[in-house]
Amino acid sequence: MKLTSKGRYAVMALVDLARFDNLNPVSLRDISLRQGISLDYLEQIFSKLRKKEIVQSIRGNQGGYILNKKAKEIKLTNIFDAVDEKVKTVQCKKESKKGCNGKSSKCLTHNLWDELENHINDFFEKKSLEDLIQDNIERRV
Amino acid sequence: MKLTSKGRYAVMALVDLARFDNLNPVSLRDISLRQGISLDYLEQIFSKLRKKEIVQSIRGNQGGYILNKKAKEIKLTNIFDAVDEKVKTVQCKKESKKGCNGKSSKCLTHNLWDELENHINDFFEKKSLEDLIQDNIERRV
DNA sequence: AAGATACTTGACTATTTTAGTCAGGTTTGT
DNA sequence: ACAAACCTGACTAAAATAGTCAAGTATCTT
Repeated sequence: MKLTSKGRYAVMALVDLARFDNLNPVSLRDISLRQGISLDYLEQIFSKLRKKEIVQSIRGNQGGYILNKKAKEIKLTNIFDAVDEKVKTVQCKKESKKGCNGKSSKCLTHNLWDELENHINDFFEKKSLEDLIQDNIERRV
Repeated sequence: MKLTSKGRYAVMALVDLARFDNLNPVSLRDISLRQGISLDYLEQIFSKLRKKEIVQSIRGNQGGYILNKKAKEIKLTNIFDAVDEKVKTVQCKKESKKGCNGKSSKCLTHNLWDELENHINDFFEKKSLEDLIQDNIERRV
């Protein structure tokens, strides 16, 4: 059970972005250099973030990205959702193999995975981008 | 972020085993049939469970496996640990790339992943095999 | 003692996912 | 015009996953 780097990078990049997002847009190139993430990969990630309206792009020279919402309103859930980083514990929906169809008959541990999913999603739903920035500032002092 | 089927199968098989583990050992063949898991794969999994002393094997005709501890004492943590299903959120230990060495300088989101790991592990540590069996009995009624 | 059942081990492999790269754009400020 | 920076889609190497396969060994039952 592991987090993919796409999800991690998305969060890292957004924290970086949020910290420098005062007035001017932040270029992916800067984020790439500061965070050590491939520029091409960042572009893929930001394309998705833009489609979900988490960031806004500003094209042209001196362009870049800015947050589209307040840091407080951007939850980890939103970020992960945007980059398709989903919490999947089990998929017994399609094939009702061995009787698990999610309704009448469930596999022995169906409830467990549901619980786990909720447990993790709770965590993501509570954490906002602002929390993360705050955490960084505090540690820096 | 997803759970691998090895971890899922291990838990499913153990719940199945525990339910039938009255006096006689349970054969992998039976578990395979009931849970729809490949026998060969189960063997791989149980080999690991045995090494970690979660189950005990009884060879020969009418042989099989029995729990090596009380269901109450077997936590999900133990099971996942046995089959190498680890919760990995980030690995910035080896390469101190971009200054994250886990000590003096951490990447922007290092603490977040640590928190997440703890959050998930807490869940696994609290759930015992007995809890799962109990849950199944209750739903069955 | 024979045979069947069932555990044991290790090597092998197809498929899928991940983590990018690469190439070629388009937009817009100066 | 030109350069910075966004934008898009196709491609791919490497790793992980989810098994399969083959060849055992141990022990119970008869």
